[in-house]
Amino acid sequence: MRYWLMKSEPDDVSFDDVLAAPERTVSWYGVRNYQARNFMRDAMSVGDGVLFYHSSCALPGVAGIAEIASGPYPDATQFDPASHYHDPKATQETLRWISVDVRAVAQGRYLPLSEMRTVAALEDMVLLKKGSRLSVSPVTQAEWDAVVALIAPVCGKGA
DNA sequence: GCCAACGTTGGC
DNA sequence: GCCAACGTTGGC
Repeated sequence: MRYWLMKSEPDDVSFDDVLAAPERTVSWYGVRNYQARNFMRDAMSVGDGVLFYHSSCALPGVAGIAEIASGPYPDATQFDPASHYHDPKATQETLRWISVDVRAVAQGRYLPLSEMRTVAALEDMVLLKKGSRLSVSPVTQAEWDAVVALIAPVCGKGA
């Protein structure tokens, strides 16, 4: 059991979108960074906790608690010439990119990035490191506990 | 829109 | 394998 932070642009897929999806589950597509991919492919397990983070928006921050709901499988957008995420170098035999399913578990108050920066227990988070751009990053148990305490999720597990 | 930081590409 | 150029990320 591990914990992760995963970034999504809410204009693309917001936490509310995941809550509204069938089974509260979406496919996490479009990761095009090898380090992030390797976390998804090699280190994630079904049931791992996910901090669902909104990036590239007016108020970036943690929007909810989710969990990993599948093992890795090929990201179909890499083969789709019409997709923004098309990768001409990916073939069925030598695929580069993978997806996992992510299921929404609980929602508390919105925790803005600006507030996270003021919390001592979070000061070593990968997310907060200068220049960090990883869209999928590991979260420690202590960081997870601190975030869950701050947002006080109201339903499901997540704690 | 700006810009710092980072990752990837490709010539050599 | 080096490294300059380029593209992308993402907060502000």
